[in-house]
Amino acid sequence: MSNAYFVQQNSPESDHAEQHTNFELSDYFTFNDWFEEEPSSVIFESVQNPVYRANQVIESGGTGNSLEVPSNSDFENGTEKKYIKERVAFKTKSEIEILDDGYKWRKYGKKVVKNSPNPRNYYKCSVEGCPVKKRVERDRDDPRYVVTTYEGVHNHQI
DNA sequence: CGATTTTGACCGGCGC
DNA sequence: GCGCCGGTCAAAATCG
Repeated sequence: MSNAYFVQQNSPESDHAEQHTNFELSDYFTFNDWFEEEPSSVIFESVQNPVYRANQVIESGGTGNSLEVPSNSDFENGTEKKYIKERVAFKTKSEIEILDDGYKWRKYGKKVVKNSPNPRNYYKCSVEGCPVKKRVERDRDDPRYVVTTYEGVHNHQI
């Protein structure tokens, strides 16, 4: 299974937001092999404050919230390690790639990857003990976009 | 002066 | 094995 692209237009926050969230999450968990394939991601395209929404998605996924969240006990036959982490990727139309999402990040790596002229940057949440990482890179064939991939669930508040 | 960035080294998985 | 590839480490530099 390859990537799925969700295009979010310039919709206002309010009533579209919830519907949109449900749509995101249900499709998000439709991918059975979502964790196994690379790139494993659901990509949202948004023009406004998408990173903040990304964190909302991750956190509601972690707390259940009427979703089928894959828990570790669901995958106990040797493959559980692949299911521990959660990933969400956002494709953002932005000139800037350092978007403030309310968390503090420490950069720990940079890599140029094959098939892309643009480097990929690696960040880790700087809160002690928090396992969340993210990577930020420009879209390969549409440099107006920035792809931000979150991995893990924050174990603390903002 | 502590925290963060930079950047090449290092490392592990995988295909050949 | 070996080398490529993506991810991480860590020491030095830089920042605030």
